[in-house]
Amino acid sequence: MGKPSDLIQGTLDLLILKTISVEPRHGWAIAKRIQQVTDEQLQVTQGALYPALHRLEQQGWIKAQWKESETGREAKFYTLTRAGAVQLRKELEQWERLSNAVGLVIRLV
Amino acid sequence: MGKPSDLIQGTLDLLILKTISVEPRHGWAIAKRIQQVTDEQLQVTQGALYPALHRLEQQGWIKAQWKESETGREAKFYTLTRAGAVQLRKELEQWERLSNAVGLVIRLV
DNA sequence: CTTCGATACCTAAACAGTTTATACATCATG
DNA sequence: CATGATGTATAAACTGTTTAGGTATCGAAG
Repeated sequence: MGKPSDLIQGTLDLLILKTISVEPRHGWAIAKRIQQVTDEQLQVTQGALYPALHRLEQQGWIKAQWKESETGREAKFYTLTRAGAVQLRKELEQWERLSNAVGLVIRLV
Repeated sequence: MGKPSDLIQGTLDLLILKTISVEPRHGWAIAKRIQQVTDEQLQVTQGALYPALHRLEQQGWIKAQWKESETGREAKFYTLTRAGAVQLRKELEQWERLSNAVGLVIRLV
């Protein structure tokens, strides 16, 4: 029945960039953090997460590094690059612009 | 270069339903209205518009009827059905929920 | 009288980003 | 020694968009 629709298409990059802008995190932790902050309202599935991380890395917006995680295991920690910070600003601005526009339609039609 | 990204993926159905909930409109007018209300920030291309209208009609959320437009030509006017009104409420709620969740990530990470 | 821009409909191929399903490995707990 | 949590990853299918075409009518301009 219906689709829970866990994400708004195209916002995942923004969510990831923003999440690691605070401090480097590994993929699993990024997903957990997003779910936690949104009180489980956004679900980041692995099938969306990892391709997104690779995409962002290829664009040069994030950088990976294997390190020991909180639990003592090896995990890939991602850091925001300088270009990534620029991109984050762009995506934030774009999100504000477009989501406000949707709000306009909802309110004034 | 780059993508202006005229729409947030998945919001078009909501935008259409909301737009015709005020009064029946034809496809062309729906697109124009959305662009006008958002000060051209949302662009509804025809390649997205018409498939969306047909999708919504198939779902039984909107109903088409040929009538004379403001310019004196025949145009397909779409009306919201009762099921469409229910769907609109659902989509509005979902949008609020998910866009707020994105806001949470942006603000608190 | 013909061309051009606006109005109005439509579709199809390509593309992007999901979902869903699957796989694998380690570690802690029962 | 099985199960659940942690952690990474990929592939097929699906959805919805962009991009690029196509048709037709009308009014205005040249």
